[in-house]
Amino acid sequence: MNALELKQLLDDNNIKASYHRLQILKLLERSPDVHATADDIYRELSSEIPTLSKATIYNTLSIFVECGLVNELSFSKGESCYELNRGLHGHMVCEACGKIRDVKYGAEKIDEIGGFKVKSIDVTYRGLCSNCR
Amino acid sequence: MNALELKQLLDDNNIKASYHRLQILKLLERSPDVHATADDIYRELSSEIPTLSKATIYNTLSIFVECGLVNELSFSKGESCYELNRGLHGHMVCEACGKIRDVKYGAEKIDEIGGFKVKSIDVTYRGLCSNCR
DNA sequence: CTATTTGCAAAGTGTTTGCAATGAC
DNA sequence: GTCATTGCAAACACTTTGCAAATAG
Repeated sequence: MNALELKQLLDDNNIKASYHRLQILKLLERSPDVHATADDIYRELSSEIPTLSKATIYNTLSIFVECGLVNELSFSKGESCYELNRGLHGHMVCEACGKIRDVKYGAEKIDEIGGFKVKSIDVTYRGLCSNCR
Repeated sequence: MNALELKQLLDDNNIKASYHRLQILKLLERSPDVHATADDIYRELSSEIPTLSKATIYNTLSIFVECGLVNELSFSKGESCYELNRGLHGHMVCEACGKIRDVKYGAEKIDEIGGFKVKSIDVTYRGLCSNCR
């Protein structure tokens, strides 16, 4: 996605497209397998934007999450990961190296479970990746 | 489960059965739908054990998690929940009231996904419970 | 007596908040 | 000039750590 398309994506979600927001979005959009923490984003972008502050990153991410553009994932108690919302899929988390990969998820659409209205489903597989096992 | 059975459970896992540990285990065992935070445990038990410290709770929980007796769940970025390990099941988390309920999980045994060795599966449904919808 | 468990307080880590400075239009 | 965005530092919440006191066997 080029810069104009990224801007369009923000416009479509009624988010004013500032430089910082575009850079953060671009980073998350770069590959389907980006699952970045706030600190990852900070370290990656602060070479280019030396004045970048963590507060801005958290603020931006919560705006993106709020409108459904980005998913927030809590795999471990410490910190959250963020990924561009690309529809229903699961995650494999390697317990050894921490690497996270997307997994296609056999799309059983579930709307309701005994009166509970299902809005989203997270499936997480924990184990060992092919490198670590 | 009575006190003796709870002690046996700790013995079986080579954990010395101190009073504090038994009380924490008892609380988690009380009902299948206990998903307690460290703070929940602290508030519930400190009336009975006024000197109880959070450090002891965290220490005890990590011993239980370590040996597989208890599962640690990170639904939200803030804090973890703990539940007695009762085998494969999913969770429904109500986005309005925060209530967590167990969900039977159609037991597709998955051992491996493209080279990734699967050791555990977490399935979380987020949405609205019957009270809140 | 020895080894383990516990409690306290301090430190650590990730996140949020308040507010002034900056920047866009 | 007005309004939204940003950066800083302080505040926060949850968890972990170090160490001495208490306890168990």
